[in-house]
Amino acid sequence: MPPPPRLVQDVSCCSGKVCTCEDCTCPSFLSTTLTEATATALADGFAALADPVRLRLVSLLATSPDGTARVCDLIAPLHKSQSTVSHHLKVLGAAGLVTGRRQGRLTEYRLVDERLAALRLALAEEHIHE
Amino acid sequence: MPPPPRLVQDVSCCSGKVCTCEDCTCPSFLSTTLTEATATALADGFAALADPVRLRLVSLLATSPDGTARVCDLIAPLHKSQSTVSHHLKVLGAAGLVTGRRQGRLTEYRLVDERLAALRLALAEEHIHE
DNA sequence: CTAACCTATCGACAGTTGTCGATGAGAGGT
DNA sequence: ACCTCTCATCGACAACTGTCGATAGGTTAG
Repeated sequence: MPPPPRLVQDVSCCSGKVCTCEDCTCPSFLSTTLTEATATALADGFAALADPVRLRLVSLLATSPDGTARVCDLIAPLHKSQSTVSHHLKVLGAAGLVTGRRQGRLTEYRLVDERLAALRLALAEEHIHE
Repeated sequence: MPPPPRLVQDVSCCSGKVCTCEDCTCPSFLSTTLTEATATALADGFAALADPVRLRLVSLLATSPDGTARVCDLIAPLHKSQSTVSHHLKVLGAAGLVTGRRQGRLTEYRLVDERLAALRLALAEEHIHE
């Protein structure tokens, strides 16, 4: 005899958001089940953090005195080639976690705090709207 | 003329922890730079969340009435094969995010809240020790 | 014991990713 | 103009990952 099926909600028709306010970008997936689309968007964010080098990149940016850093200053601490560092910054940029601004022949990168906060909020059990 | 090098700390000799208490498992990498080892450990956690299917798995577990779910109940909502669901649960388990307990011929999975909280804390700007 | 059932593992395969050296593209200094 | 410096992109390659069907391992019902 097969076991009685349990009620696990099908998420295909769920908004995936806790807040219903129109521009809420920080759904907590711990209190409401996720849409496939929302899950993919969130997964992209976590994927950007799923690499030690990128994590240390974020860390270096966060602890930099003025919150910025240039590519040439990040190569030595990371012990990676210039093209690799550039690549990781591009990945972080595509995920919206950093932005780069050309300053002469240098490029200054800076963290996007809101994006990081959004990912943190997604991991929060209770959704607290800021 | 090369630009004056900026002080970006080398992290190779840093503990990577904000708290110095011995069993602190929740370093925030936004206030202290990460060791390579700590970065790798954290990256493994985020890698487990870097997939839409696993994110929805976590979501389903979190929103389940009693906090648990069995594999057979997760197949339909995820629209994935049984082996795929099993695989993802294994990945989440390896990352310490879920635990499975054999109940007869079924296996009941449950979230590990502390692990999820640790990842969230790592994303916090200020490390608040609980 | 046997059949039905649930879950884990295996093998395979396509797709993605991290890494590097080489090259290209701008921007300044001389 | 030319050279130098910084950064982005390209091409290549090995390693990893998500997915499935098939199979194996346990467990319960009859």
